[in-house]
Amino acid sequence: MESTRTRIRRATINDVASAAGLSRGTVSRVVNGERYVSEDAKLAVEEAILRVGYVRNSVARNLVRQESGAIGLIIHEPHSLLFEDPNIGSILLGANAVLSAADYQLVSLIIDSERDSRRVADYLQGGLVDGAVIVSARASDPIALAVKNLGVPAAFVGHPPGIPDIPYVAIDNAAAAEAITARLLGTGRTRVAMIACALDRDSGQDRLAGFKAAMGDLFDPGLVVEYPLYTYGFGLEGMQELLRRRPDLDGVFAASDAVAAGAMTALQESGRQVPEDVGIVGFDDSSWALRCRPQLSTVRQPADLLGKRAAELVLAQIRGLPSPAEVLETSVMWRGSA
Amino acid sequence: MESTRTRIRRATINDVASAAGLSRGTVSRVVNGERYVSEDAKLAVEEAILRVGYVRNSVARNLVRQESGAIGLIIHEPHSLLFEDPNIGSILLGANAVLSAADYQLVSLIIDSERDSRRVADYLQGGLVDGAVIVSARASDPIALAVKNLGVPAAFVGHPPGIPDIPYVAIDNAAAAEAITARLLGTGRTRVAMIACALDRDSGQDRLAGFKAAMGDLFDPGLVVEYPLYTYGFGLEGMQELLRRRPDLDGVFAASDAVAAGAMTALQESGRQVPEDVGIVGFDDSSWALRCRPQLSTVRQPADLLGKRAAELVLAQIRGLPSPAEVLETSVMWRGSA
DNA sequence: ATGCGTTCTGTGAACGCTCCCAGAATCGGG
DNA sequence: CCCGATTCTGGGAGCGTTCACAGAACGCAT
Repeated sequence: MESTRTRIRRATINDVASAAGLSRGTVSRVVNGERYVSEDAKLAVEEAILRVGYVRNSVARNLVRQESGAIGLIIHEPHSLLFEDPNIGSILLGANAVLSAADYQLVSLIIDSERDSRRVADYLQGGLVDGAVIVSARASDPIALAVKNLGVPAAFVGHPPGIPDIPYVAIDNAAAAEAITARLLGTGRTRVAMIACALDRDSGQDRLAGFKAAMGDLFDPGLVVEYPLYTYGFGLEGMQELLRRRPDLDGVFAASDAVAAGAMTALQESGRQVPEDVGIVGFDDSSWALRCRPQLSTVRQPADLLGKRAAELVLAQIRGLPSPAEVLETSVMWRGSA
Repeated sequence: MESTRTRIRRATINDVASAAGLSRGTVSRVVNGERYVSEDAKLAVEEAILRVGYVRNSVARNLVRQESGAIGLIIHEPHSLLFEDPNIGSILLGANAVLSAADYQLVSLIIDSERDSRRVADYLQGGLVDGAVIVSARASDPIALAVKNLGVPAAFVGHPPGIPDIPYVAIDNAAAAEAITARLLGTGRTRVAMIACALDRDSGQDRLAGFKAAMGDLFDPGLVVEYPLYTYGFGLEGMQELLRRRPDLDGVFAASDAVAAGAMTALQESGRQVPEDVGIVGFDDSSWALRCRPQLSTVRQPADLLGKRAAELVLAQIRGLPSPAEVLETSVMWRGSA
């Protein structure tokens, strides 16, 4: 027998044309709202479209036009979507706002395995998108290579080292970390620890570097613990470990708000008062910050703006305009936790 | 002058063919790993591909094959992605796991405006995806109509009323809410309140209905407050309002874990002990639950499984197999908060 | 009548690929 | 040495559009 797949054949532009007693070209003009089609013809085509149930095949259209009207947004760290990191959501929404206004479709592609990585690279290279925003890339990312390879218009959110040429939009993690650590030291603390995370990413490295810079002579490697992800759980664990090592510490810089929230819980469970006994500061100014008691002093980073600007960089490239890298401003939000 | 867009022409299969001194057909066979191509030819083609820098144009391929190898995942409530609701992330990852294994590309489309809604509907109908998973749809959703219209294989996560015919995978919110409320009553409480949320969605309505059913004669409309979203903030606010109305209440069912976390903060700030003075239960068993002190008693819902099963339903339809709606099991996780 | 500009319509030629069929080359067995 | 089966290759047809061009129809001034 035949295949079991007997999907009903879709109506094409030709079906509409013969139903309306007109030609392909005229139907195409009506569908695309072009000039030079008579009122009679327009009505006849519209009636025929309804009658045969026509909807345009975008694949064929994209093939001849050599563009897709879609921009990919690649998320390399889907697990952070889940629990701790509200930044990705804001970036997504920011990018969507810009692209939607320019009538582009944002398509998000997540990479959760080696297999995904290859498939997404194919997707990007295959002409299915006109450009890409790449979030939380790692150094030597196969995606970055694929993008470079074919010259797909792209922009990074964040600034992975080792990939030149592709524009990015980022914040100065090191400077911001230095600023908030300095502010914490300004409250008179001298034994300040750090819970460092995600050292495989530029953001993690830079926040640690900024901390060291601010600490200067006070820096003590024994007061730094390292964890792979920016999570509440590692914040809790990290704080417990630090308290074991140095029960007399009087300040902590947590690499993100989620980490800070975990650390605060550990501190309070150990019977210490925040900020009286130990001052604590975070990073991101995410919804975590206002949720802590006391509320968290932290670095505000404009996550939605990161998404917006990255999208704008991609659109600029598509339009042949200059697309310079950009570093956005951060600020210290000083609240009750230190 | 000419257009400013002077994108470099991509190498096509024909370029490879002439570079290798072979035909289109042979190149295609090599690229797709088919049989009946000599070792010599294969080597020559592979060398030529490298030399001319060929990568396949998926748009052309999809046009002739009449399929895209992609499945859309539509998120109608992107803001919940941001802050409170970890479910969407789990659903996303679950769906991706299934689709990735079947070598389909998951593309997520978010709807954040009326404009988005139309564009996404076009995307789905235009042949750019072979099927769709639809998350958190509302009744009378234009997307649902578009999907039905063209018979795109699709599945809902959750069960919006008023849209028959399209399979779904859901949990029994009413039964689960009834079960956990009954359990809370079983600890000897008699003045139990509810913070109800998202009554414009089936999940919100059903959780409230389950609460009423469990309360029976004890149900008091004055002990229910209603809010639009499942958020920490509304939990805080709702609890404060309830304490104002009935300072002597001794139990609360919060419509989600995030809401419960907010409520717990309000309770503790009012000087009440949890669970001694007031028992509190939530819904979702998200990461919030373990983060509360005491840890939250809640309903465990298998969010990643929802995504997996929905993806499987879509694949089943594509393959012409039956795709029955499915209701997944939930269970009560009993911890310290009640 | 003739010419010219405008509006409208039809049609061939792509876009880059896969599918299919015809035919060439190769091989082993009678 | 021929024949049939098998392996391999080339190229026409077609997927559903858009685009460019040619020509028809029409009005209006010459």
